[in-house]
Amino acid sequence: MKILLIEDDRDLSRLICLSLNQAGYETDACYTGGDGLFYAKNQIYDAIILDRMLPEIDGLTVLEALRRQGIKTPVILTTALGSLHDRIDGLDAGADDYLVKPFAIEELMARIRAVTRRPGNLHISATLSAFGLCLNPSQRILHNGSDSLTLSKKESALLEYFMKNPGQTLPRAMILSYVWGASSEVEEGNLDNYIYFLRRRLKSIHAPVKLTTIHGTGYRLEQI
Amino acid sequence: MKILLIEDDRDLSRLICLSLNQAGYETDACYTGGDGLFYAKNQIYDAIILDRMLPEIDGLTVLEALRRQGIKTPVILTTALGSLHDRIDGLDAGADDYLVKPFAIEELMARIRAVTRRPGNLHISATLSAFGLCLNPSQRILHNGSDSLTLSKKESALLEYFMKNPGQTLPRAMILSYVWGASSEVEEGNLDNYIYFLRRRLKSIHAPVKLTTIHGTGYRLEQI
DNA sequence: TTTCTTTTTCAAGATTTTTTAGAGAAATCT
DNA sequence: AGATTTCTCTAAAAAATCTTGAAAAAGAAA
Repeated sequence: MKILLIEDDRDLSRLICLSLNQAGYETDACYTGGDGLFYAKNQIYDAIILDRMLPEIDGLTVLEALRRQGIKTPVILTTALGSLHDRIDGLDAGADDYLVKPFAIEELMARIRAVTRRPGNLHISATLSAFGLCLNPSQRILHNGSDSLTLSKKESALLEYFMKNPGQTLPRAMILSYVWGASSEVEEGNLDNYIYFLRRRLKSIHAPVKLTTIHGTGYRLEQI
Repeated sequence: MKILLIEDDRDLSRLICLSLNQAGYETDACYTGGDGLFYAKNQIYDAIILDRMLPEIDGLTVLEALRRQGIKTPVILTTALGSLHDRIDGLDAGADDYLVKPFAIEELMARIRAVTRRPGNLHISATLSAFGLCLNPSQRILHNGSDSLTLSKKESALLEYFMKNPGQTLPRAMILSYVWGASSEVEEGNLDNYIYFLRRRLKSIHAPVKLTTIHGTGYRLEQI
């Protein structure tokens, strides 16, 4: 298990690191929002502990940037700000949990356990495959035995969700929240559009699958 | 989105229910651990709000029982006990979040949003079966060994009611209220229509069942 | 900057689902 | 039997939801 700690208070950081290591986690620590963003983008973590008040880029901005880029790693926000609206803002920005300083290290540990326990955070193996179709989400290359092509970010995220749940009916709201983020405000119709794009792509490489419309509910990836 | 609220303080329960409904969630409320466990096992929820101190069975026991049975619905534990070790115990028992009373309803709402946001909580395959027929109401897929097809929403809701009560005579009024809601104003004839649709569907996959008319009363699902 | 790609918005037309309506068949009642 | 009520099945209007394509906006690359 690997944790990213973004905390500018060096003493606190050292203390948390120690506890994490003792509990058997591998830990990367950094001290600024910029560094944190860099690490989070370039490595896979099981959880991120993010201080809200950071030099350079503030914690909430880091969080929003991560979520916008489709990085769904669980984030525990820590902060000295404890007002109700700070907490609500933090959670709505995409945090999984919110801990007000000063906190007990043990509680942080328990919350990390809770947050990493959740299903659906399984690390993406390099490539996803379903129905004889292969997708590499990080390079966004889709291939099918003979043919292959490169998808755009959104196309790839969308197909990724379908390939993680092959044969399942995925409700529109879930798809939207997976691809565009829970609190995004894109028009519903954008999804239909990307379904259309993806269908064209799939057809162009003669993929042996189809996206079936479940009228009034969502879509489903099926073998032809 | 459907939420289960297990809280024995009736006033608080009513208040939370109100807020949830206002926010567009469907809510089931119950007041004892036993009832809660029953609901949680027999229906699919997007999140459960669970009070820790309950009559009969205590909240933590309910939570542990659920997790032991493989039910992974996100649980937010609420409680008057705020000590560090209470919180840690709660999280380690399988709670996704822990909220100490008194809390602001808005914070509860934010935490519900946070907890239901994570995809991978797709509640899959709660299938109904009767007379060798299988229906997955959330995916609306009906199958019968070899053949299968996707039903429309109303068709599925109707068949769902029959399959939950196989062999029982269901009065027209009950069916109407189950499928269209108690206070709906659809024409009676609509039901006859959907019975016809459903019969056609069942025939098309050679389902080994029939919908028998109980003249002047209602219908009944029977094995052929 | 300009150019190209990706993402988003918009809207007309197509499709599916839901609802309403009604003629004839079947059952029930007097 | 005849009258009445209740159901089946067909048709078609109304409503909801999708598809397709085009074009604007935003972002990335040259």
